[in-house]
Amino acid sequence: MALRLEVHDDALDSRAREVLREIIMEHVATGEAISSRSLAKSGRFQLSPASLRNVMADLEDLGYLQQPHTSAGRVPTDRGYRFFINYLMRSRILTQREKEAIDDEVAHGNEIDEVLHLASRVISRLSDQVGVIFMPTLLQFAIRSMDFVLVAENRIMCVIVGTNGVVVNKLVETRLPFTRDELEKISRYITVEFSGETLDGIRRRLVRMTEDERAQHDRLLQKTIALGIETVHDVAPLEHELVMEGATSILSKPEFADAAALRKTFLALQEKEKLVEILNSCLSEDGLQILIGSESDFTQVHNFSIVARPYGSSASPLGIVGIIGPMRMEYARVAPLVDYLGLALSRKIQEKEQQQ
Amino acid sequence: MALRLEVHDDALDSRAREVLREIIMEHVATGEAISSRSLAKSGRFQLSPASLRNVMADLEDLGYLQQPHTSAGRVPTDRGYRFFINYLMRSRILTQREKEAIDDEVAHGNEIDEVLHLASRVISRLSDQVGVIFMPTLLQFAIRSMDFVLVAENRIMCVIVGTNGVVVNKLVETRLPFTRDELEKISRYITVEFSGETLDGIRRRLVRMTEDERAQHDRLLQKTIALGIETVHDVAPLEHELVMEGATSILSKPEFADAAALRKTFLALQEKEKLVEILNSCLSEDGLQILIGSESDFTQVHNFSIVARPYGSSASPLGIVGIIGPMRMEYARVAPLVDYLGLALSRKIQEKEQQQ
DNA sequence: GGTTAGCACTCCCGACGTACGAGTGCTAAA
DNA sequence: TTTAGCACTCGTACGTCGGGAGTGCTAACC
Repeated sequence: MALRLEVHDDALDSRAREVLREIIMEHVATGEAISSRSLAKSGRFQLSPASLRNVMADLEDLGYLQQPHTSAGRVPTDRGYRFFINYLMRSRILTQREKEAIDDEVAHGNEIDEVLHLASRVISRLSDQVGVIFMPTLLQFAIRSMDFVLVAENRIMCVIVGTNGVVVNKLVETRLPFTRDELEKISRYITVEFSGETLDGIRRRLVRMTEDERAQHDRLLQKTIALGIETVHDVAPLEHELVMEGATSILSKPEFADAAALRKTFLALQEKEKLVEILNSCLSEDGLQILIGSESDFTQVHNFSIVARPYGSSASPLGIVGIIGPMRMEYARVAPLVDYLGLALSRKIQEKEQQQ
Repeated sequence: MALRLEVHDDALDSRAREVLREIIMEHVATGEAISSRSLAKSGRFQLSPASLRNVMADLEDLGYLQQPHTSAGRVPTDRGYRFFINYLMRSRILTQREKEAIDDEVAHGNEIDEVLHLASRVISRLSDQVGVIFMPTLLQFAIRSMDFVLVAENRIMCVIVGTNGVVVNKLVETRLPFTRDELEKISRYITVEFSGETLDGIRRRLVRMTEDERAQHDRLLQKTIALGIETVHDVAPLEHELVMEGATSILSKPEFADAAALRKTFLALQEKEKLVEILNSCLSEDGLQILIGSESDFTQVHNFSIVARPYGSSASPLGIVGIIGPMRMEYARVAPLVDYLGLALSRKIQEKEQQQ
């Protein structure tokens, strides 16, 4: 689990807080190190550069700022951003356009798969970061129906519908040949018999049924069990899906101006296991979560932040939606975007559940 | 259509040809400009640097070589590569390992979709370039069956199987509600009635049937027609699929050492329409095709080559498989890889057709 | 006539020194 | 407590310079 840097509200007087906020906002906007002089010129403080330097030196002692090198303004640290987010940030209110863009995109998709892709794309576009959507294993969720369609004698397309509206298709190669008639009967039987159970539960019951007395004599039941087990076995590996869009958006960010940084970044984004692990850990808490730089041990290069939020019902979250970007990002703008998208997705999914 | 640079065999004596070959092979191996001196030192010619310079100057006059600047060695031009590929290249014979890697990967997949992804990945890995696989519209191919599965009252999962083994799933939102029974009947009817026709043909016949006298009275037939039309309408936009893997492999290539080149490249790879257009044009000819640099007008930056080949039966190719990489690549190694993968895919697909 | 040694010429590239600007920390005065 | 002044540190841009790599050309050589 990511370790949140502990920062305390009380160590700073209100002037220092304002200075920190101003530095962070300015740095986020420009990407440059902020000097005492430029702060003074901003006019937001009635202080000379020298006084501001004193404040800044204090902030540096507390670990909220740092200097890239001796004579180059100051830049926020992880701790600095953390403090900013916890105590100083004023989230921007979304514009009507942004809300509409998200709503439209979410409303547009049919299959859950499509919705997730669209959502990932829209959040990437609006935030200008890499959009990530994560959907964990289907194994834990109850199914509503399970249908089998003949593709060839021993190749069966299986369509599983979860109670949460997720639809999964999987082509299964079977040892035994099946006919269209058989498949229809099997589909009905399995759907009636197992509706409401989880895949895992189904598998266990099927295995138990192998020993059932009836199964010894009923040929169709035998085939049903065989097909059921093969299917669940095949579907189970589709444990999770990670949708990532807009990786090219980081190309234009100044922190990745040199080729080495770009290279590292792309390779890091490639490492999906790590990312899955981190996102998974976000599932346990609800509400918006912001992981800053080294807080999540994503990549060797620690300058990444993740803004994420679970979606689905709060009782049983379905997955995670969020963005990944450089530590220097407009949290005040990105956070409400991610939050709103999460809400929209949750709503969409609840609609689906009720529809059925 | 890409314009192949015309190059002639007869303009060069055998010594010049050997020099050109050596320069290209050396340049491909090292990425550096080749000087007369290093050529002489290679020992492959019993000539002094001065003599080699004369030959190289001739090759430059003919447009096969060029100098990046006055006092750097020489580098092949598009024409140079073209000549090399047409007349000088000796394709490497694949190792057993490479063949096995390809065969394994292709044998491994079930659904055509999965196979294409695996194929794209394996060719990317083996060639260390960006793997591309293109599958054109389904509209032109005959279907074998069309089944409908109930997801919710008015959300139907449609499973279409093509005679070529392609399986397409599409969730359709219908205006009318359907029951499981109805869908079974409709599936049977449509499969029996329309098997062997193309989607486009089916659509036209369905539209004509709307006016059919029987359709006025038979309620189920009405619903069948409505569902059929909605489905075909929804599936048609899935015109083609472009699978691309291994974009990160270009990260390590020296020609993309600077950030600007990387940026351009990624953005170029993003432009899928262009790529689809180019690949589409490859469909008309069969056998391996190599497009060098400016021959295909892919991207503003002309230093890309495409090595591609249709797959499927030669009478009716199903799609294109290939790789994209910098102009400087080991054609002698990549070409047979792509060719072999194309063969393997074609074989796999023919197997599937016969299986059914 | 082809081949080669020699030489002048061009150009790239890295090293070096310098000047400059930006920013800081500290001290002392207001 | 604030601020002006000043010395100090770095990073960067720039210009110069020499070395190295490679070429083209010419003239001599086989």
